[in-house]
Amino acid sequence: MTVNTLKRQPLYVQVKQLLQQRIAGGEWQAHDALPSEWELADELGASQGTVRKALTELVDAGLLYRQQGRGTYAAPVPGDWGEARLLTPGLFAEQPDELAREFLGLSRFNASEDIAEALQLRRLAPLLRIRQLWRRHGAPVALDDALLPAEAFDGLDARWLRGSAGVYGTLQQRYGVRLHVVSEQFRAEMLPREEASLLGVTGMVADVPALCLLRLSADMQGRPLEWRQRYCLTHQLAYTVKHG
Amino acid sequence: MTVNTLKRQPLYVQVKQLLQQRIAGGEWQAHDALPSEWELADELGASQGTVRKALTELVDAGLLYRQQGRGTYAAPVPGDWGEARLLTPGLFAEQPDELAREFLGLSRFNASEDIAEALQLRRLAPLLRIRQLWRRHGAPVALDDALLPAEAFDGLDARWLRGSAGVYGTLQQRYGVRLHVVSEQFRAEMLPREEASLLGVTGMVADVPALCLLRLSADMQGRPLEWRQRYCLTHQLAYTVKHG
DNA sequence: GAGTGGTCTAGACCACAGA
DNA sequence: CTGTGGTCTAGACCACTCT
Repeated sequence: MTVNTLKRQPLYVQVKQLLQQRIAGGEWQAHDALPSEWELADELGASQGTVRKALTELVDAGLLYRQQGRGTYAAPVPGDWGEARLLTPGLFAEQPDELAREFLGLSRFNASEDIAEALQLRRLAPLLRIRQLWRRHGAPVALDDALLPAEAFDGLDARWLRGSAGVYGTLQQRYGVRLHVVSEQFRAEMLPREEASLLGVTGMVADVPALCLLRLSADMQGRPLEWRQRYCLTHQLAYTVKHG
Repeated sequence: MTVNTLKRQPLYVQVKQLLQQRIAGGEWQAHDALPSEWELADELGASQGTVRKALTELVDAGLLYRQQGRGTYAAPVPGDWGEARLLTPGLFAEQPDELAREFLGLSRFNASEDIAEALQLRRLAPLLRIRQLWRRHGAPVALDDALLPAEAFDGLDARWLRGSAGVYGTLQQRYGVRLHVVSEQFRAEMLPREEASLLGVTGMVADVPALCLLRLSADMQGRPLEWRQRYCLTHQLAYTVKHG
């Protein structure tokens, strides 16, 4: 086994980690075919069964997908909504409308105590804030703040965020970092003033309740790298999560 | 292979299904040890590796858990909150307080169109409604309506629901049915009058926003068997979901 | 030391996709 | 037909738990 560098990890875990790095490094773009299980086994000095187990875990993690008789392929980077969708309340089987993303701005500020703790940073550590607006049929339905540790994503350019596939896509493409959701919190709140104006909920209308989402995401090594806060208008739509 | 009854299913799937039935049937109570992989392999006429694969999937599904060097055990039935917890907003690592369950009542009515469709029933099919209140430190924090197809759970007795481990525990115990969450929807709503009074949100206080949860659950064969509607007071707590 | 789950291999055969 | 992923077996060794 050419791989084994004396780490006391099972071989299939080492294979998995190695492939993870190569995927994150951009060796295979979305829908590119990986080498066959036998080729990988040969190349990495493991048996086909061991490679298979590693690939299976990467498929389960959403990094790859398989097609019987054809091969194993790199999965596209998930969008900022992940598995969640906005659907009509009560209709679980509905086909979701795609949401249009609008990049509002990139700013910097310092972490509050909560956020610093969640992201395992020191107090007042510098953060990047990426603000995005989501529209459905032209009407604003959600507002999003992604907070990232500034040091981990030095040089992040606002221009990258305008046309791209969202925050997760940009981070994967520019920094080789693939995020996955660790935990989500849901609350009902009265929509704050600033968010209300950005979402186009104006003046006359009585106060509006909004779904407030907090999300903590981490890279594949488990380091927390994103705190996201999202306000959703849910008087007509419901935030829908499908389970495994 | 004594198992193979000409179904064109992989052997490990057959083993999995067979074990699933035996678990649901109550052959092993929570934390009972299953026979070893070798014993099961022998008994079922498959190899240890095949049994292992079936067990792994059942562990992933939450029906079993393993302890290295000790054995494989039946997992306890999940409570009505599943993987979700009520935590302080922003604190993802917090240890949750246990919630006290209070059974409010069992009633019957007929399915609305939405619910009938979701549960794959005809319009106006008879339903059982199980209403429960959840308290934290004595204060009401959530109100719960579980809607079940009356025909599937004929004879369900309100007394079973008073002392037990909740709806899912009762269904497992009395009907050998194990439910898992298929999909959840979240919305922010102003708390309706009836629910407000049951949650002890009274008079003077201005209208309160509440987190409204819709959940669809199914048995292990994928038949949808529960529609749950839950109102959570989230001015102090957040509905928290950890992801795999 | 005996018994359990955890990893790994080598080889076999099947089912499916595509030239 | 070849090449791919999907299943299955038999046997080996390791790591852990308990007596």
